[in-house]
Amino acid sequence: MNSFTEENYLKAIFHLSAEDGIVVSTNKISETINTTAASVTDMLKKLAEKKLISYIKYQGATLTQSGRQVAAAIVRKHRLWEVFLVDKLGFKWDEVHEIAEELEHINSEELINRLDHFLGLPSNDPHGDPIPDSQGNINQKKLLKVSKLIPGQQGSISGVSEHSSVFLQFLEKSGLTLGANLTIKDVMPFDGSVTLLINDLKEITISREVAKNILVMI
Amino acid sequence: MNSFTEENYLKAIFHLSAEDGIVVSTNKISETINTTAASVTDMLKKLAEKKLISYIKYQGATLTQSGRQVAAAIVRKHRLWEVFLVDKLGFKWDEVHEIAEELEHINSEELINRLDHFLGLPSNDPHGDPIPDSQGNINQKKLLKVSKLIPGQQGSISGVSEHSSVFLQFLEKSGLTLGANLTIKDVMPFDGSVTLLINDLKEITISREVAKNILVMI
DNA sequence: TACAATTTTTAGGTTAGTCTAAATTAAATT
DNA sequence: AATTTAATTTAGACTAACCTAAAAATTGTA
Repeated sequence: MNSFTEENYLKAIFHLSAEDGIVVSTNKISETINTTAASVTDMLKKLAEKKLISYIKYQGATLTQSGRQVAAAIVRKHRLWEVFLVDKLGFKWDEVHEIAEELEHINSEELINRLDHFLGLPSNDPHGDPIPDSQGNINQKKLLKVSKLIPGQQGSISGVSEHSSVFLQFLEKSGLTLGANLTIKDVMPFDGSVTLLINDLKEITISREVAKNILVMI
Repeated sequence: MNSFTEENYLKAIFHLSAEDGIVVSTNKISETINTTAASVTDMLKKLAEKKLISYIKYQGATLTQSGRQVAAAIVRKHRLWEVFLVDKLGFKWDEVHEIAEELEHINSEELINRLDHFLGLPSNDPHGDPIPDSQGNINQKKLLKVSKLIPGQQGSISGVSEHSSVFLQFLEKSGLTLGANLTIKDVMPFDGSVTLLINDLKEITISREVAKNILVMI
């Protein structure tokens, strides 16, 4: 069994390598997990010892097969609990991340598989993220950041890559909810702000930073 | 916020003082929590420092008002989650204790209150134990141990004071489930075994040890 | 009441996870 | 290529929670 803390490191590496390539740097981990680089180094040694990551000094870490499986299981639990919180308990999508951060560490396969069925075997969480299956496989539909689109392109919001309450509340307020159809009208060369049309109805301008965290399917 | 470990100590003191009076001894705690007496002493000092218990050297500990409130909140969570596991996910009553031991440490009042409503504001958990309300008050219906009854007395099973899987499975197998009506037929003077009639149908003899852990309402 | 047995505490040590500050390595810049 | 800057690791120390062994206090018993 891995500790709560070890699980959080594995999860961080999992998320970072999905985004940024394969090898994950000490500093990136320390930022996402909110510790010092020194602490991360210690933990990377420990995880490498347990064969959950491969680690090369001064380079960084990558998940091994078994590490990736452990990480995927945690992500699976996180996302299933989020569905539970929203669908069954009536929480809003911006309220569930923190609670799921705790629930994801509950240890019982039986529990998670029963929960999965109880929820109707959902394939995505309330933010559009895919839920890994019990083997740890993720149904990888390729999503694009809105910041990568050019004027004229269309897409429907299928996910977000930032789960903070403030961000999600802003999206909600602006009508940028899961499933909304977007048409890119303009991209400011100066700062990358994007002007777009939501559901052929409402025009809105968002910063590049916001655009980077909205994911669409085209 | 109290640590996972602190919460477990408070819960242990809570359960022990409910059963055995008010002052709880170091050794009793070390038995229920499965640590050494030395470790318990350390923790008692710490909890006393935090004003969650009052502690007198060589005597023992009692919960303060605030300690009792914290403990009751944990028990509330434990029991609500057990209801969830049985009623919503279809677990059996002997399968839920372990999982609830983990779930009880999840920190969110909002979550628990929503869960409470989702479950229909239950007043008892699957073992018949009363669920404290959000203020920490317990609806104390007085339950009697079957071992205290004498021939001729009747009662209906309303709770158990032992939650291990083996014990609960034995009860299940013997027809001693929540709600069953018992009539005491005989009590062996030699070893305290109790012969009783279940629902006016089936006669069975149980050991004194078993009888002590079945609670009835008369 | 005195001694033995039991319970509890103290003393000192361990491990996991964290930190700061200093040293080392790698990357970037001139 | 040499040097500066940035990233990373090492060294040493801290805290929470635990342990064993020895000392102290309490309880039980003769």
